[in-house]
Amino acid sequence: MDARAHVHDIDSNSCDFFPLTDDDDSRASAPPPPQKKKRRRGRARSATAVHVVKKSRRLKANDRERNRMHNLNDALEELREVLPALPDDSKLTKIETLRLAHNYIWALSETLRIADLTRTPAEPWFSCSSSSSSSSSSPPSSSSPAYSACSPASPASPHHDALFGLRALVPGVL
DNA sequence: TAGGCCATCTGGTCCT
DNA sequence: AGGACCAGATGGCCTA
Repeated sequence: MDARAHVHDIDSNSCDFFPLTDDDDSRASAPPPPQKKKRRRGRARSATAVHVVKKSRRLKANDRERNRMHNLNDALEELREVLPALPDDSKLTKIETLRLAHNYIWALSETLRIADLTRTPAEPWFSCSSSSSSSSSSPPSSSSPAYSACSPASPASPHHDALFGLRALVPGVL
């Protein structure tokens, strides 16, 4: 990651110090109306115990959620690595990564499809003529990708750089 | 300084 | 019951 991640790591570490207060608990939800102080009756101790248990569960859930998001980000990072590198070496944002991946897959599928069309029927070196071009394997439909206005109206050749379909994907980047 | 991006927390919902 | 997943809220950092 980058400096941002580092900063947020610090944040997450601070979380481990148990910074939550009762006020923090209601941070994301609608703050309850200021309530009068109620005298605790009986059961106060168990109420506290319940509170502790709840807080403990919450912290565990936070930890799981953090790990889940880290896993998601790791997967996203792996995806970035297999995508064509950007010329300016800038890091793709999450949404850009997903959209670029979408278009990249689409462009590769188109390349295969066009190559298959131009190949002589006598020499199918793999069985994509009947099945893969049918809807069974259903690559991204041959229409242009949803996230892009890119419509390769004039793909130069089957061997044309597969990136032709990507250029309009991340505006101003490719 | 505003806006974009991000990590984290949180409560709700669904699933096992 | 507990975990996974999700979406909203919040606050920090960075850049134009």
